[in-house]
Amino acid sequence: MAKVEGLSAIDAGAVEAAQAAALPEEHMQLIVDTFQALGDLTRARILFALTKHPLCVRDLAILVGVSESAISHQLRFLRDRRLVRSRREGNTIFYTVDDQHVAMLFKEADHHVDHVRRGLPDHPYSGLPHKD
Amino acid sequence: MAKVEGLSAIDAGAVEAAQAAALPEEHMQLIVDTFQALGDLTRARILFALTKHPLCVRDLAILVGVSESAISHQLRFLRDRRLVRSRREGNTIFYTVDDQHVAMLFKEADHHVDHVRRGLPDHPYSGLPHKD
DNA sequence: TTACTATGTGAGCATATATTCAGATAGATG
DNA sequence: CATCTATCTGAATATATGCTCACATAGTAA
Repeated sequence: MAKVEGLSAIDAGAVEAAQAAALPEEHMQLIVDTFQALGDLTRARILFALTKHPLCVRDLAILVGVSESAISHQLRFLRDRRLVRSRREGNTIFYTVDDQHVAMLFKEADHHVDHVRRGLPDHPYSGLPHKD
Repeated sequence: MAKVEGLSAIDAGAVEAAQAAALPEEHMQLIVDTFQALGDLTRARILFALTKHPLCVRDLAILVGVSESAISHQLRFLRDRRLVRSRREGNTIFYTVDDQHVAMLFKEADHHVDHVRRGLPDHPYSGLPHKD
């Protein structure tokens, strides 16, 4: 019975199959949260760097090119979602990413970007508007 | 020479190593764009379903539970970034995801979520605010 | 042609989000 | 103690974003 607000399905079987294959709401939300965390240039740079070696707030600010405050806000965001860990060393606090899945996500996205670039005439998304 | 706006590095060597390992701005931006596309519940549901079988706009609207217009807007977004393709069949248009990297990204994010959940006392992010 | 169906589009709105600013906190040092 | 350093935080702001609404377009069928 694939119906919602009066809309009736064109291929009801396909809709029911998709509904059956769908992930539980809460689980999908956590996955989306993960992607969202990676979907910001500042956070992505932070995470990518931290998958290679630990860095403190100050050095992340220099590396990424934004204020220490901005870095700190983003680190709290990432800490709350367990994407980074921190360890204190005297007065400075070092952040790390010890979850290998984060590095894997970068690698897969990298492959995707290459894949898209290869199939196409020109760079970015070969000039946005695209049919077919 | 790791300096930016008067800030001097705490561990200059680490900053320079990170700078050397960093991805080119434009490339990282495309990776971020990919994550951003996946970092929305509506788009994630669309993409996840389409990695399994083609669906038309109407059926996606029913499946995801939003208006056909909203689906259409998101499909344009995804089409422009080459994350979905469309093929016309009479009056209805079927969308697909033929890039296996998209499915891999979901799988990796899924693993990450499991990893986070396992290491922790309670569910979501065990109640956001978190140190260490 | 006209009518119908499926999808696409632009404008407007309401919410989300990333940064800055000013100040607070925690540890180190004199 | 006071001072400095590194980090953190809340409020405010400016921008980005997702949806709705009304209408446009493309194909089908009478």
